[in-house]
Amino acid sequence: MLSEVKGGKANINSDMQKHAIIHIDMDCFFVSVIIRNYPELIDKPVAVCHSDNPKGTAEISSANYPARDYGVRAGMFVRDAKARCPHLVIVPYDFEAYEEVADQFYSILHKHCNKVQALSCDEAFLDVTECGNNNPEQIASMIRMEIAGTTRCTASAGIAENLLLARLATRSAKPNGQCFIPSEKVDDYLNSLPVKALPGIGHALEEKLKSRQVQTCGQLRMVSKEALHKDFGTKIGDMLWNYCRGIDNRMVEVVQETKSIGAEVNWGVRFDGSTDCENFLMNLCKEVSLRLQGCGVQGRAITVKVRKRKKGAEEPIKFMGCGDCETMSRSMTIPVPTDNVVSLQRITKQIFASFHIDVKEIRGIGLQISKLESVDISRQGHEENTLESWLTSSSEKIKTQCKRISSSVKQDTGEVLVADAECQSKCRNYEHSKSIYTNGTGSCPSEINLGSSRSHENRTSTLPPLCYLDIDVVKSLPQEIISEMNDMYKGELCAFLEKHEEDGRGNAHLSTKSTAEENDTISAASYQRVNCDTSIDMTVGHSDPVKLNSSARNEGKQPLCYPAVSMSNLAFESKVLNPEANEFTAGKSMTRTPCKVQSAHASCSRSDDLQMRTTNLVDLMPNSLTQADASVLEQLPEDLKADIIESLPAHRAVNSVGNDPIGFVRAFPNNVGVQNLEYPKTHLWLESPPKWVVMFQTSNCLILNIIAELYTKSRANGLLSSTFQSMFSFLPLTSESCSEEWDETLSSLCELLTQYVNLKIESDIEELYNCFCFLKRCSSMSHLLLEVYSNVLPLLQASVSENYGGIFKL
DNA sequence: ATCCTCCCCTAC
DNA sequence: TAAGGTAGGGGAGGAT
Ligand SMILES: [Mg+2]
Ligand SMILES: [Mg+2]
Repeated sequence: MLSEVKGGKANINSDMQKHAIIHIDMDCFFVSVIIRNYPELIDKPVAVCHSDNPKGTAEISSANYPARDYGVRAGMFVRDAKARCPHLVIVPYDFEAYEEVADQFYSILHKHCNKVQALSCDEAFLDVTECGNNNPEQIASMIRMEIAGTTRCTASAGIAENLLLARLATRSAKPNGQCFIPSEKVDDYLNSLPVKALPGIGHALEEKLKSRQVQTCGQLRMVSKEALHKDFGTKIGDMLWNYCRGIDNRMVEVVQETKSIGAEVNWGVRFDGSTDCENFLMNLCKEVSLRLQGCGVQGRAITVKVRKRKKGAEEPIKFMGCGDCETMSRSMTIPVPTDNVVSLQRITKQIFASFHIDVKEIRGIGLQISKLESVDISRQGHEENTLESWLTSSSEKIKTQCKRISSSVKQDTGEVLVADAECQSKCRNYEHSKSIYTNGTGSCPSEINLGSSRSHENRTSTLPPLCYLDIDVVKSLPQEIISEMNDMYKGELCAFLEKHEEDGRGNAHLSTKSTAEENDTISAASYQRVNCDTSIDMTVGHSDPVKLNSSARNEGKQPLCYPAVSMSNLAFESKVLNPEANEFTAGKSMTRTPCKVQSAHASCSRSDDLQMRTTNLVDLMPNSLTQADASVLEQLPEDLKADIIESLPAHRAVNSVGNDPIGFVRAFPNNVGVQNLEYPKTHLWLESPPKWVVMFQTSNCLILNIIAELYTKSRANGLLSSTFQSMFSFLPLTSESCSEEWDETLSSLCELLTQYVNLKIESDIEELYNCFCFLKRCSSMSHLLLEVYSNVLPLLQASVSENYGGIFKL
């Protein structure tokens, strides 16, 4: 009790205590790093830019102070900069050097202070309240001197009692200086300060305030808090009210969780046709997948952002720019976090299709993953939830079951599972086994290696042989699922299906055939992805540049892909308004690639245990913290917490960027023969499908995919395969049910599931059960769906670990 | 009331 | 030619 009181008092004291904050920022970072090696340029106007073309629309990334005296600003077109300053020296980017200096910068900061909040590659907050005996100004001075000595670049610092004032002080300090704002000077300092100078007030807020006759902090203080709340909302209203008075209650946050990871390209995007667009989207998924894996996180929310040329907008002033655009974004939340490229691709395609956009109008595309969970937590307790793992685990079950059966029936059966008719018939004859075995209909092309060692190089070896699959069931799967499975079988599945098709052609299978063709049409027209010859590269963790395949139409002309350009080569240090173009020009802060983490990841994926053990612990630390990590960290004892934080890579705020695997699609004005596909032509849903259909379609659970597919097909009067026709013919999922209300739809679904479970023929009940458990986690799951779930749950639980059939022949 | 999605705004 | 990226925060408005 005493300690409680003490603790409470200590907290109050620390809350009341006046903090000492340093904000430190390198001066014109990108330029400074370059001209270290060119002392003759130090007094000359210099800017970093991709191009020195005096007529070009390349953008200035960073300008040194002599250049700024001429009015040169970051974000300006190089031609405008040259117009203001004809002698402006343009120097190229050097990202390796930026990284090196950023490392040195942060090492120095951490040496002087253990409360460092990274803001960007060249900027940080330090809480020096309890930082030795020196006063804050002395600490800042020492740090700046050490930075200059080590990096040969200058930094400026602001010192004040809170983050806001420290940051404002840095503005006054620049370049190569430092500034302390004592509490008693705050009012004077702020009174005439333009509101735009406050961090958080940009162009839009400035204009909005201007229209209310507010241009300075002094004027802003005249506005009541209530009025601000009314006009700007609670949070922004509070921010305005506090900031113009120099009040800022934020603390230096040493650990910052990563909330989203994504990639977008808004330059050079001019799609010829839907194939180009498709390729680009798929590559974007690959890139984002690699970034997620590089950060050791997976996400549940997938957001696709599209910039579409505004109606009537001309080709932009900026070469290959996106011009005046309408932006659209749409997201989908899935129940299971993923970093899997195939899952991302499937979902991304679905979201993209829902835009119904003419690909030629697209000027930019982005993909962002949020609702992140760290891999360790999300992978806990269950396998990677992909179709492949589902198939292979099923395969394992076959093996186990057969082994058991074989050994009990016939003692001399070898360890290798042989898919011959003899074994199968024995399995079938085994009284208590509801075997998953097929009757063995002749040759079985994929029985190679089944039951042999689990080789990682050849993962196909763990897939079940094709002859075990129930062809009717496979054919009734969503086309995308078939396509994925085909990739896993390295194209053999499609060949197998075709062969089956030919075999059955004589036997009046015309209706089935037409269904299959319809399926093919859907897939080819909307995605043009299914190709029996393609196989996907299963390896992950590499950073090979990915190039767009040039379409046949473009062969012999300029390649559609951009040469492998490092993503970081596209980077800017800052972003400003470009008044001439009347549009925003953008850049990105140099993001420090966590090389350690990425190489650790790469070596993990291809190294053995010994190498892993010799890997430095720090190298294996994730470079990204999730909420879960952070909250666990919070509960640790102080000293342990400090140790862990110290071992984290320095720039917590900085995110990873891999090499650029995204090909840049360029426009070819003279290109002819452009196909303008309406996109997507064959989408079965004229409006958005019901949410549960979308969720089931995009679920990794095969059973749910099937249900969604069945529902969709029956709605479109599509024919079901004979297997499903007989199995579901009695179910109320006919076309007229599509006009019913949601609850009726869902009660139909409930009924379907109930019967489905009662039938005990179909498939992996356990998987279905698990999928429902996952689905429940989906925050967008409706009450009705939950109701379905709770109705079916007892049945599911009763059936768990019972019969198994699923995609396999019974 | 609370959550979620789709924007917009902001910073570097 | 050029390489307009990345991420966090919050408001409006709808769904639950
Ligand atoms: Mg700077
Ligand atoms: Mg900066």
